[in-house]
Amino acid sequence: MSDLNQHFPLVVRQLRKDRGWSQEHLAEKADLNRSYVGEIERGDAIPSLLTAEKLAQALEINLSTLVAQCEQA
Amino acid sequence: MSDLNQHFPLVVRQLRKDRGWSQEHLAEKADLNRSYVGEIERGDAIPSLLTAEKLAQALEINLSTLVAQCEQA
DNA sequence: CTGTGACTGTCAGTCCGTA
DNA sequence: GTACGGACTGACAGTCACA
Repeated sequence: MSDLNQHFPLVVRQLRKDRGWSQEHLAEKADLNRSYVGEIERGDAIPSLLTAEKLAQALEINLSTLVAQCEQA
Repeated sequence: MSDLNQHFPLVVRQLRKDRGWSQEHLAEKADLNRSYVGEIERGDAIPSLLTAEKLAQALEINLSTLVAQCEQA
């Protein structure tokens, strides 16, 4: 079982870095708190499906694409 | 887009029905509470990413596949 | 008698404001 | 970028009602 929860933080951080964004910029685009984005990227917090979708939208990809990247990581 | 949360309950219920399972049987396979599965299918509860993955595993599909179905619904 | 909806109360964890 | 404290909610156990 590819542990999605382990990969999710890493993939989010990776995609954010690819775009050259700060946590703050991502947080603003996702309509989330900037400290919470930090917790997610560190794996300290597991987001709800709603929050995960906000992050995907902010990263300008489908949530299914984001999840798929976690699965094949 | 924004209505993944609207489709998610319906897709889960659909897939469960396709397999001819009761909420209780799905709950057992997903290691979740029966009444909570009911709440999710009614849209009364929004699952976390972890819970969504448990449901996907119980339904014997990838979470990315499950999410993709919600997006194209 | 099985499957589901609905409503409590409880607790861990998410989420945010502030530093 | 992280750390901390409080508010909010995901998740569960238990129960009753309805088909």
